[in-house]
Amino acid sequence: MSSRAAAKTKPTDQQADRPARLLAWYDRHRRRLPWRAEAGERADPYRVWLSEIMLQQTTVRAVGPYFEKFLSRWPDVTALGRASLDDVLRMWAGLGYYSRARNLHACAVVVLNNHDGVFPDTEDGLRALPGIGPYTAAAIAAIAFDRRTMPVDGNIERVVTRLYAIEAALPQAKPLIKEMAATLLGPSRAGDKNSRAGDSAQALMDLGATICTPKKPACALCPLNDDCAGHARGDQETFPRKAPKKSGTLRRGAAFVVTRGAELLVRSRPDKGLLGGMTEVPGSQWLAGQADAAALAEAPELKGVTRWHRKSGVVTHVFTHFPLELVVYTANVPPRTRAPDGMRWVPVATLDGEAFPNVMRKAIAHGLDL
DNA sequence: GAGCCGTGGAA
DNA sequence: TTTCCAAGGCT
Repeated sequence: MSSRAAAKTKPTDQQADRPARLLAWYDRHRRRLPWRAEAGERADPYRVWLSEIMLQQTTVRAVGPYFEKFLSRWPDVTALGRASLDDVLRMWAGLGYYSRARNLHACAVVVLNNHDGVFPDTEDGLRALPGIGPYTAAAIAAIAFDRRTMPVDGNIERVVTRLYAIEAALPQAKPLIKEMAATLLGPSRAGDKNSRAGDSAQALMDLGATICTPKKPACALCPLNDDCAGHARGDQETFPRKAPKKSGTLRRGAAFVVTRGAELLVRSRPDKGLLGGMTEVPGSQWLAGQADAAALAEAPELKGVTRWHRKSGVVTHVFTHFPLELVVYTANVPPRTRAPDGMRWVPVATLDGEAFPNVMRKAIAHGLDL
């Protein structure tokens, strides 16, 4: 009898077997990652938390060096809780989604001050912390504390919607996906714990990252291929279904790269919103439908600046919800020229250590011909 | 619920 | 070149 026929006659057995097949696959093919414990060992909650925050909407490759830098400088949550937000933002610069860095620091402070430096070991307790939403709470609870819960990230959404050929589109399908994902947890043993829930979750993530990929999934290598509804239909790549998204309107603005010898004029952005708390060079507003030259009216007022030099070309950058074009104006002012209110001079030699988002690094490089 | 919030790599 | 998207959370 073929496995296909078996699946038809005994679908219940086939599905009941999935958690075990998934874990067997994981034991053979799991990825070795810096924040992961060795097989059978309990993971360090601090490392799990730090990695989960960094991995939100960010690739494993991009996170690697940042994770090592943070762990080396702040080995535990107590050390991180005692660090300054500015130091954390500087260390985070370049990784994107900067509210994560602010919430990371805020979370460490709460754990240090309100939880004696020990992470809560329940999903609800974790969920209450800054920067920890439904996914991250479930992931930490399962991976670090072996709570029997299945986090649902982009990988698991993809695997599950293919496995069950779920037609409903995201984000409406999330509750259904969560429900179906939980069927891939192994049976509970000893109540809430010792179910290998963390391994089940990481198995699904690894499967999504290495086999059940967004494009051209390697179904032949998948431990669940013989009862995957998407694979049986042949349209597995079309899952998950999602509503089309709209691209933003182009915005334009100006950046002012002002040097005083070997120093650069900078300021800090407001704490919240786009690039919140990060460092920038002075600039105009970024507006849709604005002509390049109009932004010059918003140049900082500096004694000694008789005229601005407009660099040829534009700096382009694409944010999640809009593309941006910046024109760059430069000026060099005499020694001891005062920085305008709210601005400061920093040595060009130490720019790498500043909390510049990438768009600012581009603008500065353009202005300084780096 | 839908919009906001970065960056870099792959196709 | 353009598009997609990668271990989401906040408002």
